[in-house]
Formats: sequence, structure tokens, C-alpha cells
Amino acid sequence: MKKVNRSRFALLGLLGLQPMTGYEIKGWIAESIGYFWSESYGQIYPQLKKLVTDGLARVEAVPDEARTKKRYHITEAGREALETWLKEPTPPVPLRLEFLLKIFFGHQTEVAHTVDLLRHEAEQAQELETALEAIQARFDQNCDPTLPVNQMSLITIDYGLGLARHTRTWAEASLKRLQTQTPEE
Amino acid sequence: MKKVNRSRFALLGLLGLQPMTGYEIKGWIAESIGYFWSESYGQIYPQLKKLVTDGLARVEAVPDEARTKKRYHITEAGREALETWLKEPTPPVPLRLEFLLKIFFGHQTEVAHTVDLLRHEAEQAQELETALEAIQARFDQNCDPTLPVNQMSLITIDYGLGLARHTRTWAEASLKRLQTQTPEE
DNA sequence: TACTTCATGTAAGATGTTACATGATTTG
DNA sequence: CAAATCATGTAACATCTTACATGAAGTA
Repeated sequence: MKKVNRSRFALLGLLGLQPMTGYEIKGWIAESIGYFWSESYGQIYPQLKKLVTDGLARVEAVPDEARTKKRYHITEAGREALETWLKEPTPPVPLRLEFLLKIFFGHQTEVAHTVDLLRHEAEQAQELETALEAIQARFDQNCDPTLPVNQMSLITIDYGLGLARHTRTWAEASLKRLQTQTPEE
Repeated sequence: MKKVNRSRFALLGLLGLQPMTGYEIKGWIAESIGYFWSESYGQIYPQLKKLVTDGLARVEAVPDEARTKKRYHITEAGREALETWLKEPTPPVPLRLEFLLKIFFGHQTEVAHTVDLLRHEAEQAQELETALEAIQARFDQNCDPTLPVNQMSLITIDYGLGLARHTRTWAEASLKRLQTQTPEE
């Protein structure tokens, strides 16, 4: 079972949407899929080079007053590699949810700490929820939901939104559960 | 912002429950928190050694017919380190959900592939759901839910179960959404 | 006899982040 | 004038998995 580089395909998929520079890729990720995917420059720039040497992308030099930007384009071979990856069933990714670990071990310290933890999780989830609701609303107003591009975006937003809501309601319910057992907050 | 080793605290937390050998730790994780945490031997054995040199655990040699097992115990310093970690708010872990990435890029290939992907996710979620329901039922029948240990276990199971249900219902709903747009399966 | 479980470990390599360097331009 | 944004990159480091080695004991 060989290891596949996931950054590689994230970049390839983005280049499949439109040609971009490394810097633009970073911004794009933050704005569109940041709630379920992240990349650092330490991955982006070396991987882009590698995509070029592997023939999956090509560079276009874009003169831009005193500097020259590098815009990357996906190649035909790149599209094929992307398709192959898209067709493969996704291997289950082992999760490592640190906050659950802390809760699981919570009885080894004062309840108050676990309570704080859960409150923190509820707040974070609430923030994400609000942010995703705004994004969803924008999609609903401005975009044709039958277009495949938008359809896929809406589906992934749906996932993120449901996850955030689940996390929030779970944290709130768990707080109550802990507090009925331990009256003083 | 220094990086903290998460394996380290996972091991420490387990040793806080009871003394264990490296091999037992691996099994314990698989049986109790495998649905949200994983460790490989490549992490476990070297980290256990490191815990000992750092004074957070100690080894007990357990003669066991022709072999000698190494059972690790948490130390007082270990308990303190664990407490400190449990008190710290958990830094947000950037997710990297590969299956969402594939769906997000889904419009760059035939819909059939995305449909397959969603079906696959729904199945996997269903399996996890069934497994966690069984575990939850066992807890409900045999354990005192007011004991902090069980309370925390039930809370984490709750999270996993909700996540699995969310993933399944989301995948099913998304399938329908895709299929109304594309009548032929 | 061959496979599985118990049991401990290491080496290689992949994956990934953080911190830094560099320098132009724009905005407050 | 300072800070933020644009833009590209690298080096060091941390983290983690996979594959392998070793060997005993039990089981099919």
C-alpha cells in the first residue's frame, strides 16, 4: 500500500479549476475550502515544482511590473492523473481528534477543566456555523444550484455546516450532562 | 508557537488509567478510542522510552515465561504533565478531509464517480454507526453512567455516533440531490 | 505445518508545519 | 513611516506510518 501525497492532488484539483500562482492557491484554499482543507507554503511551492517536472502542470511567466509571477496550468497528463485520483475510492483517514482525547481522559482531573473544554468547543463550532451559513446564503442568492460546480460546493458546505452543528449541539448537551452530576459550575 | 507531541499525551493518558505494556496500549486504543484516535508501534515504543527518560513514566520488568514484558507506569511527574495538558485549551486542528476534496472537485469528472464516492461514504458511516451503537448499548446496560470514567466515555461515543449519523444522512441526501439532476444512475 | 497472537523494536521515508529570508507595493 | 499585502522560496524540524526483523507460544 503506497502512500499518496494528498497535497499533490489538492493542488492539481485547484489548477483544474483555473490557472493560478502559488500565492493565489494559498488564498483560494483559505477562502473556499479552508473549513476542511489546509496547505502551507512549505508544501505548495515545492509541490508545484514537482508537478511541473512530472509533466502534470506547466509554468507560465507573467511579467507584473518589476517582478515576474509564475502562473501554473494543469496539463493533459495532469487532468488524467486528477481523474484517476477522483475515481479511486478514498482510503479511510484515521482521525486524531485531540479535543476528544482530552475529554476521554477528563475524569483524571477536575470536571471544571472538561467543562471549559466543552464550552470552548461549542464556541468554536458556533463561529464556524455562522461563517458557513453566510457562505451558504451567498450561494443560494447568487448562484445556479444546478450547475455542477455549485452543486459540489453546496454539498461540501452542507457537510461542514452539519459537522459544526453536530459539534455545537453535542458540546452543549454534554455540558448539561456534566453539570447535572456536578451542580456547582 | 511550539509543537506538542500528541502521541505523547495519548500514551500518558492511557497510562493514567492503568499500567500497560506497549502492546497492550496498541490494543487498548483500537478497542476503546479507535474511532477517533490511532497510534502506530513506530510511535508507541520510542515514545514510551522517552517518557521514561523524561521521568513521566517508569518501567516494570514483568517475567512472563522465557520473555520479559515491560509494563509502564505513570509517575507523579507524569500525572502533573497530563494535568497541565488537560487544562490547556485545545488548539484548533486543521482538518484535511480527502473525501470532501474529491467531492469538491467532482464536477471535473463524470458524476458517476462522485455518486460512487458518496455511496462509499454512506456505507462506511453506516458501519461505524452500527459499531458505536453496539458499544453504547453495552455501556448503558452494564455501567453506572454517573461514574466520571463512564460519563466521559459516553460523551466521546456520543460525538462519534453523531458524526457517523451526520455523515451518513449527509451522504444519502447528497446522493439524492445529484440524482435529481442526473436521472440515470 | 502453517498461521495467528503475543511482544518489542528499528530504519527509512513520507508528510507536513514553522520560521525565516527577501523585496516590492499599497494602505493606514 | 509603519504595517499589511503581494510574491516566492528554503531549511530545519516534528510527526508519523510502513515495512521489516526477531522470536516464542498457541491453535487450526
